Amino acid sequence: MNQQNPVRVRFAPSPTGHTHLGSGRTALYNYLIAQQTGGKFILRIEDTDRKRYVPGAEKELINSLHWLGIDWDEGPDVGGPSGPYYQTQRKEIYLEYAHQLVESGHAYYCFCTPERVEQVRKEQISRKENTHYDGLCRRLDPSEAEARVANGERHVIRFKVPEIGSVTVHDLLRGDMTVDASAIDDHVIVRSDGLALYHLAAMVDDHLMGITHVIRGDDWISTFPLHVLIIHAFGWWEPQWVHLSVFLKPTGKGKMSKRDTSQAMKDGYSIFIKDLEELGYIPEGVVNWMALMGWSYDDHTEFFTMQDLIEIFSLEHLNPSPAAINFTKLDYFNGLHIRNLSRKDLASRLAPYMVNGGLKVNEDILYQAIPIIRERLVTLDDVIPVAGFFFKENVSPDPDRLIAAGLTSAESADIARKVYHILAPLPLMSKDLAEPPIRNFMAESDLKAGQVFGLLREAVTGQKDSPPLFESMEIIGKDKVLERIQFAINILEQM
RNA sequence: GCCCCCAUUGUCUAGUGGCCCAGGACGCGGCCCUCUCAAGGCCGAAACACGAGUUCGAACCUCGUUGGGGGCACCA
Repeated sequence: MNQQNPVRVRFAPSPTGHTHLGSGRTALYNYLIAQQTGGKFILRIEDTDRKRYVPGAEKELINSLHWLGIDWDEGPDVGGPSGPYYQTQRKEIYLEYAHQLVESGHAYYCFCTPERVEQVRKEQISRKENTHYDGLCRRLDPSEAEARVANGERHVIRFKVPEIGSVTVHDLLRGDMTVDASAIDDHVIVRSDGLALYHLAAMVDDHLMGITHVIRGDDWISTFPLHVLIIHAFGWWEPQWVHLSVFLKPTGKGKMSKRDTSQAMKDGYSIFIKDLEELGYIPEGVVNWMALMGWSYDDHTEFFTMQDLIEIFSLEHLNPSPAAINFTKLDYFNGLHIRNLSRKDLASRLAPYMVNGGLKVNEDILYQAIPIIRERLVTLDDVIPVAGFFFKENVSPDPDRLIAAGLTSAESADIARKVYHILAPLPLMSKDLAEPPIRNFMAESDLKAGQVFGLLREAVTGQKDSPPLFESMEIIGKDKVLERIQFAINILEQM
């Protein structure tokens, strides 16, 4: 069942590092459900942690999302009715709501120093108890606390979790979860510098921004009950909650570590969206692949465009268990989508990779070559090894591979000369004109296809493997083909 | 240590008590096609973590065990 009513959803990353697969997928699902229901997708920057702030991270995030084809209706760069969309610019709002909680008895000022809190924690650990704030300031007389605040004493604001009872939260994927209130800490919601923490800020923002569905990472599941308690303390309606599972390393054993990340890079893969583009992946392939990690449609359909996904995506088919990243499947989807691109589109996407690879782009040749190189490309930068010979002035064949199987260099030179004389008189180097006489020659001389074609391929492309020979020669053109064969003859004769 | 989440082939998954001695996909092996390499087609090996229950009947429900993951911050 797809969502019927327009949703208001949000993607709320913190600019603390590179944008990775997990974030991309969370953003994607939010975007899909918004598009599908005709709702709104909001981008909100959760930059309340200045210590971990990474300059440039936000820019990268926006680029990565756009590259994937994900756009938002409201956000820092596009504005919108419920801005600002940076949490650091909403400091006063959070403070106001925090004071509201203090007044209603749902929060309290705490004057404990970080050192004391740490000390309490150490003692609890040594006694093998749960670590939690011991509630010293919770028992303070409110008017006394107010006086100390008025006096300028350094303080934080803590949320007052009920002492008894339990809280039941509901996640769309996992159903009800019930937690003892005693297991929830009196979490700090406003720092001593006056800036709110995520737990307060996100709940306030989601409420103010009219968020109907919170689709976020599974790492929030442990503080989920706290969040619900905060919402209840305000007397607000809860949104629908969906906690997406995390991605595991390719073996399925554990999360991606720094080491796994650099190992992936060595293998030509990456968990960072920005790298994927450099590595020659196309957004269509990445999106298709990403969507299918943790979500499925039915028993037999796997090829999806963004438009397909908007139509068929549904929260109900999300999988709560963590998924291992399968890069070889990304290769598969990327190839699939490359083959799905139009000739012109593919050509224009290939060009920049050719330039990067040091090739001079000839648009005409590139366009002609597309049909025979298309199914040989897994990533866009494969164009260099697969089709580089089309664009080079001359190639450097491997002398050893020039020698036809089972023959001597002199015999091979002889074959090359004969082929040259067959091709030279041709009005043009087309497959239809060139192939039949070469095949005749092979039959008459009792040579195998592998022998002649292998030699020719090496001579003309300088490669062991290549797209179909005659089609390739047709694109290279008669002059260049003959030139390259002559060059090969020279090599063979000197051996 | 405590709390929470998760558990079908190597991996992504279908499966919501009989349709399942488990279906699809990637990867892997083989064959076909073929001038090489791909792409494509066909075939194959490969899984319900374990143990108790409930039931006429369990991959599916319950409990326990084990394994994996996340959290226990004035991080998000």
